[in-house]
Amino acid sequence: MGVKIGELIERRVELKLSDLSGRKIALDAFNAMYQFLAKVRQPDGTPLMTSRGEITSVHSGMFYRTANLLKEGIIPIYVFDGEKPVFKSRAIEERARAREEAEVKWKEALEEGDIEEARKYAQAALNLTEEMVEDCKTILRLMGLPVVQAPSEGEAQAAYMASKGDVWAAASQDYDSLLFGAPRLVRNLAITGRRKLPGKDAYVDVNPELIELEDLLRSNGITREQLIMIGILVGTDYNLGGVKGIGVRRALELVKRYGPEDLFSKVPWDFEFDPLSIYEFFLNPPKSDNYETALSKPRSNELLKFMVEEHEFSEERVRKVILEIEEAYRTFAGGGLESWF
DNA sequence: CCGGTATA
DNA sequence: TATACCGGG
Repeated sequence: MGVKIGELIERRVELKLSDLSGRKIALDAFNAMYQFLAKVRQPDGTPLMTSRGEITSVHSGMFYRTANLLKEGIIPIYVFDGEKPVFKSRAIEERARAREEAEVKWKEALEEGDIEEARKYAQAALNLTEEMVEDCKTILRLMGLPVVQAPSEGEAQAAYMASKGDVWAAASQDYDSLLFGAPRLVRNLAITGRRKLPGKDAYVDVNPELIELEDLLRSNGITREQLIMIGILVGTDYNLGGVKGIGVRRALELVKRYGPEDLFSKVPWDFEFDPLSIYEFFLNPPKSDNYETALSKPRSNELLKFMVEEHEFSEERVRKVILEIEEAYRTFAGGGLESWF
């Protein structure tokens, strides 16, 4: 979901994947995994599964996309969520309830034979399991990539790594990393440039885009502190829906007139957690300096075994992708691209 | 989502 | 060469 500040962004620099070649990018791993779980499905919403009924949509997305990024010379550094912040509990409960409802409606739509409806609810019923998360970490390690464990929110950790310059940018579909202080955010970091419009039977071209924090702040005449306040007014993962009756327009005026204490005391607040503590969290979230961004080597045989024997991927396809991964390591790791190491 | 093949 | 369509697990 994420913070709803999209309207504030005037400049979105369209990128080609090759523009990112040779760069390290910190990816919000949970964001990516949820996307795979939602999108890697049959038309009626049934996910990819092994013969034992274990969902493999996430494995498929993680494996093929990551290989593609490597092929482009991009070094993906996946950052995994750690402990959930206490004030996320309400949002987590609400989403769990929404998922259960969606699951029921999915089954109903399937029985009625309404494929479009079924898919819609199937995508809302997704449930990322601990096992899927661990499997993704395994796939990445076997590809020779580092796995970064955030103490709390992955986006916060990714933003921190970008602000230190250990990676060039943070990548996510959500805008939260900007509030967490990422100087650069890359959205739509994927290969396929076409995306189905929800509901309609139409497609649009979607390319990777770059959003620069400095740009966003300057064009709106605000500081990061004020951006965080706007986020809290219009709604974040910690206060879904935001303050009633306040959209980005009014929020922008308000933050230019009041500091955080004044602002939050004037505004009707019906969430259980104090807005100031949410503000402090965005400003200075838990983060770790104890992480690795260096590549090791792909462990091709183990990777092949893991994908084919444990998750029933086609041996022919996996072998082909692994050859491409090895070639990427040879090409870029030896080819004078500093940032690979 | 991604890969591969059909189609033109 | 570009786009449509389908199967993957």
